[in-house]
Amino acid sequence: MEIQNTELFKGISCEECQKMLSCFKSESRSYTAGELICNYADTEKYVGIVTHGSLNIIRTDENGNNSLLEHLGENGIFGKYIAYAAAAGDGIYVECDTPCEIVFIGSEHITKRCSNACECHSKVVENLFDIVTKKSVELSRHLYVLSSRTTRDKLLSYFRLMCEQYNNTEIALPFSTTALAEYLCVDRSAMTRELKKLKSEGIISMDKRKVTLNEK
Amino acid sequence: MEIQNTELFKGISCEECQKMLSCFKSESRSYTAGELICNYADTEKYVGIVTHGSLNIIRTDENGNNSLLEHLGENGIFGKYIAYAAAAGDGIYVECDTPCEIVFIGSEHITKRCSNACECHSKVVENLFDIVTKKSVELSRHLYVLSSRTTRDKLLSYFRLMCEQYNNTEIALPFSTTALAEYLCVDRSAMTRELKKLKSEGIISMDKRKVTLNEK
DNA sequence: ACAATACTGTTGCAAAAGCAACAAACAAAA
DNA sequence: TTTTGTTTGTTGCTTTTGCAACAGTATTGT
Repeated sequence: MEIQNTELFKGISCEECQKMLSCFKSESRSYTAGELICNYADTEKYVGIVTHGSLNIIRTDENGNNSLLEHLGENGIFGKYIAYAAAAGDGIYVECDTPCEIVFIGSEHITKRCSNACECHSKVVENLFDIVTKKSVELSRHLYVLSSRTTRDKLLSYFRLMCEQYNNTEIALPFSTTALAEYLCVDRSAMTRELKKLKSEGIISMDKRKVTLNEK
Repeated sequence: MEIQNTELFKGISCEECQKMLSCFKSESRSYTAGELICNYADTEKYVGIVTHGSLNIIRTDENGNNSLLEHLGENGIFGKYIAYAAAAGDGIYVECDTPCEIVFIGSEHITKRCSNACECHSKVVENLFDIVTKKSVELSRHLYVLSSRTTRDKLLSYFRLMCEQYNNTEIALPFSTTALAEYLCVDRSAMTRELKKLKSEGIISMDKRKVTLNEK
């Protein structure tokens, strides 16, 4: 995707866009599937914005359990300034999912207005507002799912949210069932057990990554 | 707090501030402890910003379990536009914690620039950016805590985050232990049991709502 | 000062979840 | 095409969690 077509630079002309990018001293980098983009602890001074592809933000706790904190697609944003600030000891990693391109911008450029003639700075802040708002909505959806006590209710909360979002009783999981277990922060085998129950009770149907909710 | 001293109107003069408030057709309301501020489902078209006191955002699931999704203090923001959009069926409520004052602003005023002479609109968007960013950080912290598999690890993750944030080994819980259980989305009795274990193992000490982490 | 309400601590029991380990299916790479 | 690695399904066993119920302690409002 061309940089001026990203949500971040929406409404800004091509020339102005280039001017800002150099003013911001931003850097763009590409990654291949599975590649480690960075350790979250290192994102102190910049934010990364996904202009292409997707990535995962993963926590590995002291017991070796992986949790999928976020799955960011195009226009997703990450960095300690935006989320997981002071996220204690254990490791949070940013990992490339599908081949992706990331624009890195020093966070000081976002907060402080630059001395150069960047009239469109406030337009960028407006765009960033939308991007961060979407992140906040996504985080709260995840939180909502995790607030369910049991694995069964986590699954149902997740499926219901997805169905509501796409206004359909059938949804396609955006990731593997292994990753789903990590997103729900539960044991994979226990989750599979629960999925089997839900299927046998006729509440859901599954075919590969297609899930149908048969409620109501 | 005077409205022009809130984070939302930071950097905007008193007169301009009043002009904007009427331009935004914003409304301010006060609530007493325990009072229901609104049902989250009703926040489709506006955002609420806490200018004084604190509130809780609570989910009650189909089994009657309460989860404390968020505890918002001054400059906290809520509304479907910002978080929990399409949060499925079950009830999310906004409830006054300590007596509070909320400014309600129609969300269309945030996204669209008004036709009136509100030059400081982009300043407000910049301020909102900071407010939403803080919310996003808070949500991700909560998510981080909930990503721990066991009650024990949830407690420890939470304590460690708090200690890191206040740069101290002793912290004061911002709410009751009952509310803590709801924040961690676990059973209160099971949590109490686990707290007892942590105390007997010497990992933590507790005195009322003061918790000391004795690690390392 | 009293009543009403909320919070805390406790326990036995049942249900759910986590763990470990393995086999089968699938996908990607050599 | 074979090999390698990842994903999925499964199951016994153990531990943790949730639930229900109750009593004692704070706290709040009248």
